[in-house]
Amino acid sequence: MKALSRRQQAIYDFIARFLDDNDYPPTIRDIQRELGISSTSVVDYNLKVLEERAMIRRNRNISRGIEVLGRHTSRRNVISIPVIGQIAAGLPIPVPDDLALGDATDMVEIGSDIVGNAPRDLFALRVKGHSMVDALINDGDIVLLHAQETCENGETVAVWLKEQKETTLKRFYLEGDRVRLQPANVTMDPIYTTADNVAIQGKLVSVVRSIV
Amino acid sequence: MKALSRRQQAIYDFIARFLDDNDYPPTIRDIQRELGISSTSVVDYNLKVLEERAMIRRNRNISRGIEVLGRHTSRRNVISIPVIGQIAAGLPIPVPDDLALGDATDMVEIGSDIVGNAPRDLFALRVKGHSMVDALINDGDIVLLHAQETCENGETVAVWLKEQKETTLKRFYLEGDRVRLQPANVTMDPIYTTADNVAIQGKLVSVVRSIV
DNA sequence: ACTTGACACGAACATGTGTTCGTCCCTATA
DNA sequence: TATAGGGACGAACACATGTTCGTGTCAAGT
Repeated sequence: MKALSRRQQAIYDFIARFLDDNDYPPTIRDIQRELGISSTSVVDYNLKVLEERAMIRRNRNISRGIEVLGRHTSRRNVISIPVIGQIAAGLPIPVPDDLALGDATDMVEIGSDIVGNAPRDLFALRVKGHSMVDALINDGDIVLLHAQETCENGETVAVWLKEQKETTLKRFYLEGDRVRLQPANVTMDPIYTTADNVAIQGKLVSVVRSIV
Repeated sequence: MKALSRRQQAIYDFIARFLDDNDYPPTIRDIQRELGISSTSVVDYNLKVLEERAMIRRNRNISRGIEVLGRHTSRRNVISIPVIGQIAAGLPIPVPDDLALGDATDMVEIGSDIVGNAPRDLFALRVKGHSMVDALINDGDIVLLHAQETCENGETVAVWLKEQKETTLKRFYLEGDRVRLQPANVTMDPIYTTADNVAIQGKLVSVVRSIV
């Protein structure tokens, strides 16, 4: 396949740049003006070329109907998850009551391929302290949880131990009438307790660490 | 502040939904048609109300110039990073040669607040094996690296040990004429080697773990 | 020289779209 | 009852924007 002409490349780059700045696509005349092209028909012509090469999609007769393919078709696959509080060994997990929109002070954006196919009922907590290093989770990490009060055996869940008044993140196994909470670190011993002492707060979906 | 009327809420919701589906904002007449409103002026009127309440921004005289505030203004803060290969103890890191656009088989989307202020020269590798558990990094994790061949003392970097033919992820300290590579796990001993034996491949920026 | 194809021009043309205006229908309030 | 304000109508109006068409240029083949 022949390479794109300089002008075609410039047009493509401009559209991408424009999209980063504006939230809506450029018009043909925006492109024309920016690149100093003398006629809209020239832009139209080159846009058609770009479309044939599947680099963009055009929606006919719709103003600003240019979509950039290739790069992150974006938005669709990205989920915003509210960081509603902290998780620490000695504190109960804040309940994701009204995780409506925007009322969380902080948000985490992440691709949906990371968090799986459950965009709903997700919330995030910032880890405080080193109580979960055995689960390879560090102080300052952000854990993404799926709000649920039950789970399958073997899943890693955030549980509140009523008696000990303690939050912990462990693999959950129901064994007869007792519960085994298995640390991720295989060299550490599991905790055994009764089923009515544990309150499952959510299932671990993802961990995100940001290095300063 | 008074609540939004049912119609205003519907308009706001529709714009958000439209944006999810189309990559470009709706026109006033799109809104009119969808909600069965008889006149464009009604839409205009309600749009003005929404704008006064800072729920949207309108760009005057620009077609489809509606921007939804509040929710993830999206795109802007999200970065797509190519996963260009694997990182394992015994393998050299694949060089991010042509991390152009889209030629990577896999991409990771993540908010720019997580990866810091360096959107460029970022690449990602999937961790293979348990050689980095001491850095709280598990098998299957994705590490985000900033491509660079030098670093400051104390930064965590991916280095290739030429002599040992081995990749490792450690804190880097240049001490006189030798290099100390300090595992994140404080209970483990550091590695000492000569400066010309280490080739810095990139600086650790973030770690993302996806639980099945 | 002749043809062909990739590109570029410029000028209309036809809609797409935002804006404005006068009017009307309610409900709450004085 | 009179009045004011939120909200809705419908019809223009004006310009923003996509589309089309006839021409021109230039380099590569033939």
